[in-house]
Amino acid sequence: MTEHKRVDPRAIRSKKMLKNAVFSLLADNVEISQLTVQKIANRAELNRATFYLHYEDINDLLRQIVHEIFDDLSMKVEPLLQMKSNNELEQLVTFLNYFYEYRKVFAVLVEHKGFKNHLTNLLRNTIEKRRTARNLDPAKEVVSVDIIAASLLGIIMWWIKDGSQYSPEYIAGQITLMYKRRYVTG
Amino acid sequence: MTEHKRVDPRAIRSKKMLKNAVFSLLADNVEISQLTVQKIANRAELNRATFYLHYEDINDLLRQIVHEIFDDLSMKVEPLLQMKSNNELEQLVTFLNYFYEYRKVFAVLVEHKGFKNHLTNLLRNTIEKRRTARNLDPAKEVVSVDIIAASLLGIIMWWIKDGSQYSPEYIAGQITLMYKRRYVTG
DNA sequence: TATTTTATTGACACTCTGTCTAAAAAGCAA
DNA sequence: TTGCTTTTTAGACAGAGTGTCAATAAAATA
Repeated sequence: MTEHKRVDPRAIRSKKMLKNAVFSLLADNVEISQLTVQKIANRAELNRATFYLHYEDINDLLRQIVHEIFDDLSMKVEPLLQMKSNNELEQLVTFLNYFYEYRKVFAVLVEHKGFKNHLTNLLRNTIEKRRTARNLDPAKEVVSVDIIAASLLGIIMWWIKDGSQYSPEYIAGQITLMYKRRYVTG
Repeated sequence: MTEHKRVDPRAIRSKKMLKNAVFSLLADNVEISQLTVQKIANRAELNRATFYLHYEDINDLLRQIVHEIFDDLSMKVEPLLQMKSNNELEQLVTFLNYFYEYRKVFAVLVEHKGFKNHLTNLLRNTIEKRRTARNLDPAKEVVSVDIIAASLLGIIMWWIKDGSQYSPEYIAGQITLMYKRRYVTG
């Protein structure tokens, strides 16, 4: 686990400053499409050349940021799947609360390519583990994981971007209701 | 209706050539983020300055393209809502078939900001009209239109981008099943 | 035909990219 | 501390793209 690749503290510091610069810029309502290496380096108070010592380009940096966030998120979600709860609504609320923490960063990062992939993977993984836990005959699961994941992705993305006034409890309730009700295509 | 602003045929021709150039570039697998005014003007065999006579920037051009497509789409969907069908699945298939026509263009244009807004509006509108047609007590509709629309948006976007091997019939079936089955959050 | 509108051309200053070299600064190890 | 290594900086570079402009050419219109 503990790889003893000693990394130069200057490199660690620079990478951290560049990442923080991105968050700082996004907090200032700079859109992702308007990010430039110049702006990031300036905000980080580092030379532009230093950026290129650590990242290929802006997408590379964003990719790593997104990756780290989802690593954290996955770790938090994991124990939720292990425990056998008889209150699925409560589990869902806890799940959504993790997204709620990140909602401001996510509202911007959602524009980045890798974001949707990571979120989809997380959802698919979660759905599959819950299906296994319920021990149901897979043949009886007529709705594909893809469809459920895509549906949840849509709801979460809307929630993050345009519906952040709603609580995780409300969203969890709506999701549960939607899948429970006999609701025919709109 | 027929506004008699006669538009110079050269302007019409140029705008059409610029739009076609975008489609041509997208067909050559040029990503939206890699579009430049230079490339578009070259492909259209027009001068770069001509571009700026008709559009503010690339986003302006894309906005108009998306707008026109959704105008067409809305017109096609309209009669579907008027008719009283007792086969909702069939209606849904017809609806999805319209998207299927556009799936290649949509798979790329979906990256553009305005696209999701237009699609969300179309879905919301459709859902609301069907609710009215069913003449149900609005108080009984516990799941908000926002949530349903977001969910459908997610499914359609996944379908267009990663699931285009599936037929409109299959997707319609999955959607219907999902909302009918008692399915609890994954 | 004469006039108006649109299109072209070449140029302008500007920003950003990615790469490079030489020199300065910081870390590391004996 | 001293010397070696790595990182950071500063400045420069060519290349590409942006948005605008003025003068000229071409096309449409009345």
